[in-house]
Order: sequence, then C-alpha cells, then structure tokens
Amino acid sequence: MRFSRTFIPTLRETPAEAEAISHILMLRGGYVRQLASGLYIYLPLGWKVLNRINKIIKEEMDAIGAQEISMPVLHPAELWQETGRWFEIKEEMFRLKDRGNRDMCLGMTHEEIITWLASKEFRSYRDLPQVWYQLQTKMRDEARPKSGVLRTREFLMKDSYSFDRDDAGLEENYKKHTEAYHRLLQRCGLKFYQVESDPGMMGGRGAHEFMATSPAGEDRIVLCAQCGYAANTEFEKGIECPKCNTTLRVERAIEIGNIFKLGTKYSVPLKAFYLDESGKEKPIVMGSYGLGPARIAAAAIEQSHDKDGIIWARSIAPFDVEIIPLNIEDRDVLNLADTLYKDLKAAGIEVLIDDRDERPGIKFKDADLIGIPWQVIVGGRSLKEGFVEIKSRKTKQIERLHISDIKTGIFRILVEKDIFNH
RNA sequence: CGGGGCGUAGCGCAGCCUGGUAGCGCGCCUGCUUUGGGAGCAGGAUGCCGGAGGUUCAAAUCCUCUCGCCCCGACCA
Repeated sequence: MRFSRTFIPTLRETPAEAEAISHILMLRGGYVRQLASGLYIYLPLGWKVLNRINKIIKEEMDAIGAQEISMPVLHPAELWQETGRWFEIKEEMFRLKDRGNRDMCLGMTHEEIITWLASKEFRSYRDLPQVWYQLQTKMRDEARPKSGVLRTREFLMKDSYSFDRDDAGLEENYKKHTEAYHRLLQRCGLKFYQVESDPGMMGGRGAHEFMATSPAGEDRIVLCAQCGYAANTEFEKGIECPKCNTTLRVERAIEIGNIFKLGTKYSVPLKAFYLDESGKEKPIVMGSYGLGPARIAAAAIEQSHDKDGIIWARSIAPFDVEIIPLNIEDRDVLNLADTLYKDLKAAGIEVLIDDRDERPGIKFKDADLIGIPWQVIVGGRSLKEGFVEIKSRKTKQIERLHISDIKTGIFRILVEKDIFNH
C-alpha cells in the first residue's frame, strides 16, 4: 500500500490517557483509537494485524478439524436462565429488552448458544465428535477497562467448543487444542506459558490458561527455571517448585487464552443428549476454548518493542517490508523505489511504500514507530554509488545491496535472516 | 463498587492558590528556502476553558451538583 493514501495517523507525543506500553504504541503508531472507556476502533494498520493473527488462528483450528461457524451477539435470556448464569452473573452482563419486552442479553461467551444448537442437532453417538469455533465479538460490562486493548468491554474472541460422547473424547480434543494453541502462539512470536487454572464460574473439571509474560499483565504466575513447571499464583503460594524443589520465580503475565473441560455442566441443563450404542440417553461431554486476538497483538508489543516503537514478528506485522524513498522529488530514487514496490508486491510480499513528501527524519521515525520488520531505504546518496539499504527493525543492522542484485538480495534476506519467518 | 488523579485549540501542557481582554510548544494552512534521523524564515487560522446551577460589578479561576477519562484496589464465566 501507499503510505500517502493510507490512513496511518502517527502521533509525535504520548496521549495523556495511555500508560501501558502497548497502548501508547498502538495509539502513537496509528493502529487504534479509543471511542470510550473499553471501546476501541481499529484503524487500517491495527485491523491488518488483527486479521493476520486471526488467519493464523483459523489455520491452526482448521488443522485440528475444528469447523468455523458464526453465532449471534444478541441472545434471548431463556437459555441463560436455564443454566442459571442469568442470575449468577451480575452487572457484568449487558441486558436489554426487545420491542416485545422479552429479556435479552449481549453475549459474554457462547456456551449457552452452542449447547442449544447441539441439543437440537445431535441425536446419536454417530453424530459425535464435533468441534466448532467462531471469531466473534464478546460484550462484557467490565468494572474497570484498562491498559488499552488488553481489557475492554467489547472484544473479539476465538471460541471453540468440543462435543464428545465421553471423557476420553474430551481429553483428546482438549489435548488437540493445547497443541494447536502452542503452535499458533509460537507462530505469533510470543513468549508464553501454559498454567493450570481455576475453572471458576465456567464450571467443569479442569482448566488451563495461556499466559504471555509481561509487566503489563494483570496476573502473576510462578515459574520454575529447573523443570519448566508453571502455575497461576492463585494456586501456588509457596516459593518452592512442587516438582523439583527449586526456588520459583514470580512473573506478571497477560492471559491470552483459557481452555476448560466443561464436562456436562451445560449439556445437562440445556438437554443436549445423545443415544449411545445401547440406546441409552447420555449428556454430551463438552469443552470450551477461548483465545483473544487483541491480547495477542498487545502482548506481542509488550514483549517486543524498543524506545523507538514496535518491533513486530513478521508473521503478524501489518506489512513485511516498508520501502522508504528518502526524497520523492529525486526521480531516480522514486522510480527505483516504485519499481521495487511493484516487484515485491507481485512476488506476494506485503509491502508499504512511504511515498509521502516528507523529510527523511519523519519517515525514519514513523517507520521505527510502526515497526514493520524490514525497511528498504532508497536514498539519493547511496543510490549514486549504486546501492540501496535493507535494515532490520529488530537489530537495526543495515545491509547494502547493489542495485543489480536488489530483488534477489531482498528475498535472500527475508528468507535467511528473518528469525520470525515460518 | 471503594480510594486517588485529570478534563483549557487536533496533540502535549501552562494559567486556577490570590477572580479583571485565553496563553506556550508541536501540529495545521499559504509562500520561499531546504531534503540521510521529527527543517528554517515570513505570514495565517483554530477555543461552549467537559456540562449545569450558584456567589460576584466581573468566573477558566471561588462554591454545589453532574458527566467523562486515567491509575490503584475489589471484580473478571
């Protein structure tokens, strides 16, 4: 895309309302804008990042046989009354009435809805197992939204649900999800831990959280350097590792995903039953698996930035490469930059060209702020000597490439040196 | 929901204590000069001082109420 025609409103100064690093950089980099407390607008760059994360999530979910569907955000109250959560959950649920004065609510999660579907559709053990997922907006009237997109009142969630005939089936789907989460979070370039957690109001028989370490995190986890043991501090108050007696270290972390073995907590009240081989009616055994794409993006920034801005992993960066012609009034510079732009694009690389009529300093500053992993700098000075430069956002190292060798040179660097390349 | 802080130009802030013509920096617009790390000069535009009520000859400033945003805590299916 052309910078001059793309809406990327970078900010020179830090807005007063932002304190968390990811919040500051998302605002300054022109990724998001705040509408109200806990409500965010994703601008072109932010939306691109979110979609790249979503794409990775979908690929890994599809790979374990999950099928994408989409459920409503607006729910009838009855289902929530049947499971009791209509009464257990207090101000955190947005409630409203429709024109017929029927009680409705905005979905905080979708167990009730998907279990209703399951109760209508599944008859026989032959219908199972199934795993369904969606990327859908969740609404929660948070007591205290905070830290930019880390804790909001409306947010996107990947939520999947598994339906099995017995515990063995649930264990298998649970394990598949665990493995998919590890793969996808690695692909996003995150440092994270899987820890045991409290099933809480979700109920059921076991749960895990996926935690990305960051000082901006709301949770604390304990880690064992010796054996890799990790747990939520809710459970482990002691400072010794229960597995190998090494001293544990406590770190703050962002909860980016959680998974629950629901068992029959929802299938029983919502009458989601199936008939087994002997014709006996049994409740479906369920699991539910959440993941927050916006939290993945924010955690990635928290874990990878410097004083100049964001340092994206290439897998989730808004673009792979940013071409920076330093002076667009210099014909040679602009022409070469433009040719490169078209060539890289044609080769399937996501590329942004800073074709604005701005001074070099502004372009450098904005490029570092936005954090695209590779910068291709086309300047009059080195061009006269026959070179362009390719610079790593992460290491700041510059490699000079002769113009006769630019294209292949860039491809070589993208493949060989990109530590995030998968 | 408890505690604290802040609302003044697009952004960052000063002015408030001690009432008296609304300011600074950046950005924005015009022109010229500049072009390898947020340019220089000259000219210009921009304010319901969050809102309502009150005190006063006079309120950004004092008083009351209210709304919004941030931070700490509680909460977080």
